[in-house]
Amino acid sequence: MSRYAELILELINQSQEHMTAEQIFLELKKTEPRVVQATVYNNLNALCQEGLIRRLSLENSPDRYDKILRHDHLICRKCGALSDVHFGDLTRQLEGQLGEGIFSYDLKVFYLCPKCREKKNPVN
Amino acid sequence: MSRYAELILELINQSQEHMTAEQIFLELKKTEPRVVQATVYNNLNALCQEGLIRRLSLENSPDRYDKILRHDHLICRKCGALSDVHFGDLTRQLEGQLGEGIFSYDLKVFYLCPKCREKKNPVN
DNA sequence: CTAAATGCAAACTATTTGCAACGAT
DNA sequence: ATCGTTGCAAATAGTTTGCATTTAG
Repeated sequence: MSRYAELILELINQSQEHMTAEQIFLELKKTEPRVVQATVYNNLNALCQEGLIRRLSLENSPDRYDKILRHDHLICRKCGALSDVHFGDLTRQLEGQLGEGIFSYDLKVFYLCPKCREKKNPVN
Repeated sequence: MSRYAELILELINQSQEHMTAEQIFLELKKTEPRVVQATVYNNLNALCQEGLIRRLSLENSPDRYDKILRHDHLICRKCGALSDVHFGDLTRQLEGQLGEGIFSYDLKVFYLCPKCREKKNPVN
C-alpha cells in the first residue's frame, strides 16, 4: 500500500465525518503540502477496489468516503445532513428472498432532521 | 405540468429500464426532434422535486430515473447490472428504531448476477 | 400581454487520464 | 535499472445556468 493510500485510509477511519475527495485532499495537504487532487482521487479509487473503504454516492453532491464497518445512513430531506445509524443487519432477511450470494447492501433512510423539524423555514 | 414533463414522466413510468438523462433525451427526441438535453435535465429535476419520479445515484455512472412505486434495487458487483426487487417494506422496522418521521428509504443490495456467477471471467 | 417553458451555448463541478519526473528497492 | 507512485496539466462526463426566443393561457 502506497504512502498516501495509508494516510488517506487513516484519515477516513479516524474521521467522524463523511468526507469528500476535496476535503480529504485539503486535510492531507496540511501535512503533505505537495499532494494534488488527482493523487487523492486515484488512491481513493484504489482503496475502494481493495474494499478498504466505502464510497457513498449522493444526489447533488460529490461522492463521500466512509469506513467499511457496517452501518446505515440517515439523510435529511431538507438540509441533506448525513449521519450514521445502525439498524440490525438485514443480510439474513435479504438472503431469505434472494438466496446466498449477497455481498453487502447500502441502506439510506430519508427523514427530517431535528433541526429542520423545529424550524418553519428550515435550512434550504 | 409542462408538455415535456408529461412525456418524460410517461416514458419513465412505462419503461422497464432505469434510464439515464441521456437515454431519456434520445428516446424523447424520436417524437420531439427539437428537444435539447438541458430541457430534459430541467424537467427531470422538476419531476424529482415534485416527488413524481425517483433519482437513482450510482457509482461511476450517470444518475438514473425511476418510477416512484416502492421497490428496491439489486446491483451486480461485477458488471453493474441493475434490477428491481421487492423486499418487504422496512418502514415499520426502521421507525421502531428511529421514531416517526421517515419519508422513505433507498435500499441497494449488491450481489453477483447469474451471468457473472457462471463465468470465470465475467463482464468486466 | 404575460408568465412559463424551451433552445442554445457557455459555464461549471467532479473526476479521470496521459505523461514526465521521482523515489525506493 | 526498474517499477510503482506522484505531480501536473489537460481532457472528459455529467449537469447546470443565463439569456433570448417561443409558446400557451
